[in-house]
Formats: sequence, C-alpha cells, structure tokens
Amino acid sequence: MQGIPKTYDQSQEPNVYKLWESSGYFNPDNLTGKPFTIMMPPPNVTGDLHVGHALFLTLQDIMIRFGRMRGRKTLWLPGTDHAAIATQSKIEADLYKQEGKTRFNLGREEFLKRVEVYAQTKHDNIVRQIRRMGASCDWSREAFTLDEQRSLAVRTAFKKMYDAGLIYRGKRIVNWDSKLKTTVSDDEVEWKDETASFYYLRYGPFVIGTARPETKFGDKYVVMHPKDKRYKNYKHGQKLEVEWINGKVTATVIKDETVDPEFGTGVMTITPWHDAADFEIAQRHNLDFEQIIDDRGVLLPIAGEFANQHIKKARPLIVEKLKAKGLLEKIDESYSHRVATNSRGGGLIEPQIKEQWFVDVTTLKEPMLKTVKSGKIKIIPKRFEKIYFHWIDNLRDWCISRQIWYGHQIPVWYKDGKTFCDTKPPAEPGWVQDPDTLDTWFSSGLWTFSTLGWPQETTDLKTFHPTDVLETGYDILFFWVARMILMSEFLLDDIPFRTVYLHGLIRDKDRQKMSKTKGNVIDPLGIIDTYGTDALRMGLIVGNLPGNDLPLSEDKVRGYRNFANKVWNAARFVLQNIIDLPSPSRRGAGGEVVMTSEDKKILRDLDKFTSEITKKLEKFDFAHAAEDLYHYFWHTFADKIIEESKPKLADPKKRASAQLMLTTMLETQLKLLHPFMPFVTEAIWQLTHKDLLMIQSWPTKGKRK
RNA sequence: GGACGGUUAGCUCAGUGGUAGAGCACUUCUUUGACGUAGAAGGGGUCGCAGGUUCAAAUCCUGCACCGUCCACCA
Repeated sequence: MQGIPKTYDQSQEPNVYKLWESSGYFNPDNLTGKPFTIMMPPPNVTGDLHVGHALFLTLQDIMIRFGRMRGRKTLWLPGTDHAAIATQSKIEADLYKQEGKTRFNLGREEFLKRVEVYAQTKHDNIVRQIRRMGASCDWSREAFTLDEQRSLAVRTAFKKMYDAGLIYRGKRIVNWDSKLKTTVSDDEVEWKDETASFYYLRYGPFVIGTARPETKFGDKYVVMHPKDKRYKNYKHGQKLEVEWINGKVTATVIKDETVDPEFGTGVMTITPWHDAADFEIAQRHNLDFEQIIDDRGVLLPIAGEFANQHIKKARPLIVEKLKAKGLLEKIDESYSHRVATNSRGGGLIEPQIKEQWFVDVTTLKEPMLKTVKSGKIKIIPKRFEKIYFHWIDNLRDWCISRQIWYGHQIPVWYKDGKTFCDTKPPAEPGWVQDPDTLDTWFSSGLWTFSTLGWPQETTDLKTFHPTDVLETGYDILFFWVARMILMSEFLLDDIPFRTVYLHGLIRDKDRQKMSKTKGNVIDPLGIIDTYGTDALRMGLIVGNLPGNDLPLSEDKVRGYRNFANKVWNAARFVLQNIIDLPSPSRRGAGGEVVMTSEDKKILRDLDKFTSEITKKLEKFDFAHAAEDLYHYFWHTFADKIIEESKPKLADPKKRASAQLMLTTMLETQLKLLHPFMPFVTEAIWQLTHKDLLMIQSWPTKGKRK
C-alpha cells in the first residue's frame, strides 16, 4: 500500500480504457437483463471532436454506465456521419484553396476518392478521441451512415416511401445555393440580418420597392391588396403599358390579400421564379413564371444588355440605368432585412424553380405529433415539446435531393421517359441513374434502426428497438429528432426512442457558439492532457441543466481535477488503514466486526444519500447528482468522517468498526461516482480488486455487500 | 410580428412561499504522516424594475426594461 503515489496520475487513463474494452463488457452480448439502448449521435467526419461532443459522450456514458451497473443489457452503439453537404463543402474549399480547382475540374469519381480519404482519416481520429473520453460503447457494432448496411437501409426506405407515394418528384421553388450548386432544405437555411439599399422604382403609375433590382426584368404583374382604397380604381386583371428597365412591358394588375398595405407603397411587382412568396401568389392566380438568373447567379437573355453578367456586378449598372431613365424615385440606404444563406458552409441562397425530390409530410405530421402529445415520447426539458409542435405545424414538404456528389445517390433510374425505383438497378441496359444524392438527414433519420440491421429482421432489431434514450443538442431537434420520429413511425410503425434528452450548447469563454464551420472549436483533448478526462467530464456536467447553454471555463475543470485527486487520496488513506481488516470471506466464526452505533449511523446516512443519487439519475438530473456526489465525498466523507475516524482507528475497541465503515463508505461512493468519473474510480478499485468496478452492482439500500 | 428562456455574491450558476446557497476568485491563519491539486476560519448579495396576492415572495400574478434563442412568405 505504501506504493500508492500521492498524486492521482491521469496518464494511466488509456490503460484503464483498454482494460474495460478488452473485458468485453461494452458489448451487450456479454451482459444479461432488460435491454437498455442509446444510439450515439454520429459525429460528422468533417473535423475533430469538440467540447460539444465531449458533453454528449459524457452524458450518454453516465446513463450507460448507470444502466450497466443496474443490471441492464446495455447497448451504446457508436458511429459516424458522412455529413454529405458539410463534408463536400469542406473538401471543395480545400481543393480551391490548395489547387485552385473546383470539383468539376476533377470529375465525380476522382473527387469522391478524395472525400473518402479525408473522411477515413477524420473517422479514425474521431474514434480515438471517443475512446479517450472514456465512452463505454460497443465498438463491435460501430456504424457509418454511408457504409454498405446503412446504404441498403437508405435505398429500402426510399423505395418504401416512393411506393407509398410519400416521395415524389416535383417542379417547385427551392433554396438554391449558387456557390455549392445544390439545393438545401428549408431547415438548412440560415437568415442573416443585413443593412442594404432599398430602391423605390416607378412602375407606370405606381411606385414599387425592392432590395433586388437585378431580379426585376421579368416583372409583369403588379400586385396590391384588394381592399386598399388608394388603388380601388385598378381592377384585377387590368392591363397597363409601362416603361420598364429595357423598354415597354405590359403589366397586369393582380389583387392579392397577402400584400401588406402598410409596407412601402402597398404595391409590389413579383418575381415568381426567384422568390418563394411571389411563387405562391403566381400559383394562386395561375400566372407565368420566368427565370431571370441562372444556377451560377448570371443574368439570362431576358436581362437584355445585362445578360451574361453576374448579378453582383450588374446591380449598380442596372440602378444606374434606372436612374438615367428617370425610373428611380429614391433610395433608402439603411434598409434592414434578412438574407438567406446556407448554414452548412455554403453561400447565399438564391431561390429557383427546379425539379427535385420531396417527401410529402402532410400524412406524416399526425403520427409525429401524436407520439409526443400522447407521452409515448417524452422530451426533456418539456418546454421543447411546444417548440416541436410549432415546428410541425409549419412543416412543409421536405426537399431531399441534392446536387452534390458525396452521399447516397438516389435509387431511381430513367430510360425513355420511364422511371424506375428500387434498391437495385434495373437488369436491362440503358437505364441512367438520377445523378442527385440525398439530404444527409435522410440517412440520419434511419439511425435508430439502420444501425441494428434493418431492413433485415435481425435479433438486434428485435432486442434493442425502440431505443430508450436519444440524447442530443436542442439545435438539431428539427433536423434530426423530428426526422427520426417521422422515419421510424412510417417504416417501423413504432417510436424510435422513449425519451429525448436535449442538452444545451457548450459555448466558449466569450459565450460564442462553437461550431464546426466557424472554426472556434476548443479541443477537449488538450484539456484532457492537462486535467484528465474525469475532470473534464465533471466540468461539463455540474451546472449543466438540460436545454441550457454552458460556457466552458478552464478554472472549473481544474477544480474537478483537484477533486479527482481528493478521491484518490481519501482512498489512499482508507486502503492504508484497513490492511489488518479481515476480508469479508474470512470474517465470521468469531471474526465478526461489531459496528459501533456511531458508525452504523454513518452507514444509514450513506444509504439515504445513495437513494437520493439514484433518484436523481432516474430523473436525468445529472447536474445535481454530480454536485451532490462532489459535496458528499469532499465535505462529508473526507472533511468530517475521515477526520473523525482517526481517533477511532487508534482505539482498539473501535478500530475494526471504523475500518469496516470506511471501506464501505469508500466502495459505495466509488460505485456512485463511477458513471461520472470512471477512470479514477476504476483505478482505485483495481488497487484491491481483481474484477471491474464497471460491472459492479449499483448500491441499493440494505444490499451493501 | 409571434413564442420561449434568462436577469440571485467579482465570475459561472443552484435555489418555486417561511430568517439568502455552491464552485471558482478574494482575505486571514495552518509548515503538512490521506491529500498544499490540502485543512480551518472569514468577507461579500436592498435576489433586473414597478405594482399586486399573502401573516409571509428570490419563489405566485400583472406590467415594463434589458440580454439571448427559436419560428414567420415584409416585396
């Protein structure tokens, strides 16, 4: 015992992890009991792990280790996400920066090779980092959203939805990223505030306002509210000759209730091809659609002398011409509005009318609502349920086709105007597969069951689905959680999980949101090297309530490094002082330890404390459980109970009782602390035990061993 | 324009009706046989503002302010 170092050495953590992993107990096949399952949110293979990942790994590992110790057949299935658009945009950016090339210069095959090399490198690093966090997940079942098994699941899901009429191809207005040259879904659009110039233009007898004069070439409808008295003399359908940018056009008056009479002059012209709201007005009144800007942001022949110019360059010239023609009434320089951008590392969104694949969500809304409203799925914290309902109310058909190359290619083939959808290509020659790929969230939506071997009816699927807990950030409630519910309800007619635990975002010290694309991520591995994994885990858990953001401070982590050392030294004290206590098997037959009433009371309090911790863990209240454990160990056990045990140990009449009390206190607390601080607790346990703390039974009242 | 969250000690946050709490930071002391990554003691808050309910409000109600987030077809 003299050999135990005075300071806890966290550099032994990787060895402890090897011990766990080689034991086989990460794999539920080696466990018994009622299944308990969590699917790990697969990190994107776009970068390294950041502290947000460290947080979810910690939270899920706490639940998993707690479950395992309580005798559950525990499965935590790890994996990674190909993150189609995020990964592709990263590679494209690198390619352009390093070689001045675009993906089109390389070609589809060569480009994909590069992406795969990159993804593999990142994957290997991520997996190493997940291990370093102490995650007790089953590596034998690891999955990737783009591997063979998951690809089959994706094609199968697509076909089933296609056959059910839930997936259709339609020509509609979509969000076009003219930089990445692909569509993105409504949810991926990020609106950014911007101050711009707002132009008031003369349009015949009217004055219309626009922030985008370069889209106005084809405007031949002038729209106003039917009840606007200022324009009561103009009739719906009435035609007027007006002088416009490139000469005379015939304008048609349209009365539509969506026009806000309070805004500007109460009159507007519309550009149905490049504006979602205008598109709807045009649809309602059966108007013409004309494309003005191409996929690259270049003006088409309709722009006359401005054709073939990029909109950025053309705008000032167009304004100049309008001014020269006397059509420019005035300019409001401080007009604030929002511009749409692609949140996944792309560029400005330019609405376009395009033929794309969509998921018809109208019939799927009902089950999505019902599962949560009925309480079959519980969201923690509860306030997010309302946000979820509101999102579903506003949900429109989900555009799932992307014009990028990295991802699941759409399982549809064309030939002579015929369409064929299946999980395999048609046997006869001559069919050409749709070149588009699927939204990455389409494959993520299948995650709870694609990971278990679906569409095959595997034992794993029967055993572990629906999963118990889905733990993730509130920022992907819509992207991911909602889509999983949608997919699982339709394809399996079952919920994907019972409880959704939403954690907040870890922010940097300036409270800035960390994100993969912003590049302000903090490397948790650096923190681990200095303070140890247990310290980081505690720093991320204490004070972290579901749904609330948490700024990360190094001071806090340092405090828990000190706590790990405190645990180590308290253990050292106990172990050094119980050497002459007979082991449980050799007690009895005259060797029974008679507990003093004082020590009995301490153990009764321990029982009470244990059940409080258990209750908090059952309620997903990890922050308070961790805080309580910290206080109890340090300020009750170390400061008081250990100090008061010193004279008892010196008293031959009380010594054995104190020894038994101390070792019981220590072992129970090691078990309670283990889900939170697995490394230091296991390292201490290993000093005197041949088996693993990881699979000890969770302490319960009266069954203390 | 809607909705939600926050506003408590220098900092980060707990605390949902009954004499203000924790961690870190700060002050003083302890030269140490478990640990100085420690121990003991201590200072520090009119709990955003204004009303109201109550014997009693940080805690419930109303309004306001500021910060933050989400949603929404203001051309």
